[in-house]
Amino acid sequence: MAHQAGQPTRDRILAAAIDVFARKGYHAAGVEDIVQASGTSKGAFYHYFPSKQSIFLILMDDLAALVEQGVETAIASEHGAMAKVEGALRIVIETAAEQRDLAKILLVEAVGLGPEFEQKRLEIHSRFARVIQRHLDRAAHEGDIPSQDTVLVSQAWMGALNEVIAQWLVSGGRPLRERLPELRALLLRSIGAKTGGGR
Amino acid sequence: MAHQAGQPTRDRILAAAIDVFARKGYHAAGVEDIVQASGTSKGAFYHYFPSKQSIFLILMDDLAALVEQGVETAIASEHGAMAKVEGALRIVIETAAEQRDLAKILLVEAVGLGPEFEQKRLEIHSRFARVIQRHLDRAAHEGDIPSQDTVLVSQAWMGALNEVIAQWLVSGGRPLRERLPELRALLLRSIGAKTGGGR
DNA sequence: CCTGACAGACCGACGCGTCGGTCGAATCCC
DNA sequence: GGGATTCGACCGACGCGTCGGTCTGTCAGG
Repeated sequence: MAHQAGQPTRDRILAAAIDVFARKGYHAAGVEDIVQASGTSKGAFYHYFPSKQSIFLILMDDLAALVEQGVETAIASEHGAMAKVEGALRIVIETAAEQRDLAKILLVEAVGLGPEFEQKRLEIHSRFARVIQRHLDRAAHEGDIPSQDTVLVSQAWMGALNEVIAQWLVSGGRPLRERLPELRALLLRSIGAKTGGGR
Repeated sequence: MAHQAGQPTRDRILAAAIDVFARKGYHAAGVEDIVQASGTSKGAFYHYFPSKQSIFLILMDDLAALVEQGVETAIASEHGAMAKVEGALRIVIETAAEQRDLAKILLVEAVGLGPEFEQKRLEIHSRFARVIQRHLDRAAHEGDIPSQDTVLVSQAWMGALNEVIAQWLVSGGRPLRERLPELRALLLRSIGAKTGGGR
């Protein structure tokens, strides 16, 4: 048998890497761990990826793109800048809740790994921040919120989201979704949006 | 000569460790680096500290205590819950700006290092969060802000602060202090405080 | 002379990456 | 058609650098 579960080897390695990195973190995870988890071999690993570092970078890109895509499609079906902002918020929370591994890697394990990784992390962060920023600017233009430093706002929002999600990842606690309404209210208040009575 | 610069060896090692960890991060920093930077030896290092891990943990504790103490004294001289909150905010920002190494270690390098470190990090985070929370609760009780989930708020605030500071640490940009007013406005708005015209 | 602070050579484990090898499938030659 | 040959995906034992930690030695001071 060439492949198990019909998945090509490369994908199996990638999937295993997500699991292992999420569980043990970048440094504690050995290539050997990934190899074992994927049921392949060291040879296969280095056949598809030039290094441990590169597979992690690829993973960060892929996972970020996945979330980004989810956000974009969710946003597309909403009308009005503020509605789009709220939609994006919802998707981010939901995605994090459903795919903890993904969130763990992007928000926790990818931090403080040195310049190469930090660069990628900042790149991803600013991609997201720019989406938020764009719609905030639009909302300001439409008069839904006062005009303000949207760069700072998107940074602060990313940080707040990050922390709440990370805390939930580590300590567990109530389902993340239940915190959405209050978190949303908090964030919207922070930009001076008239909280539209909820629902 | 027993000591250089009059500082006892243990302190020299500690100081060097701060510098090295801040520059290279936990994993990239070798014990050898710290030894060299401190002008001491491996023997001295292991004479005072049982392991690399332990010195990092000690550092986290010390640095956190330093900030905490600064916050507490600053808070003591303010009257009224909201004033105390604003004071704490100011001190945190100023301390981060003045001691980048400290901030880098606490906010960036200490993330994702495994369970032992994560535990310490959470402990520190919740120490700070509890200070914020306590005064927010008091402010709510005094009627300055509506009552709300202050646990969530303090988490979100920590995250927002963290991100803004971390971003500044890495990418530089305008002095951190200049961002205080807007950041403060943002955070206060988020809890529904009437922004009291500042200063 | 003894203790404890310190020096620095050394050790051993660990983990990334390599490299010669296997094996099945596709292609070629008769 | 079928044996020979090529090719690339894949295997896994090993090499070798790195790095935390140890251990013996030295020396100053009491």
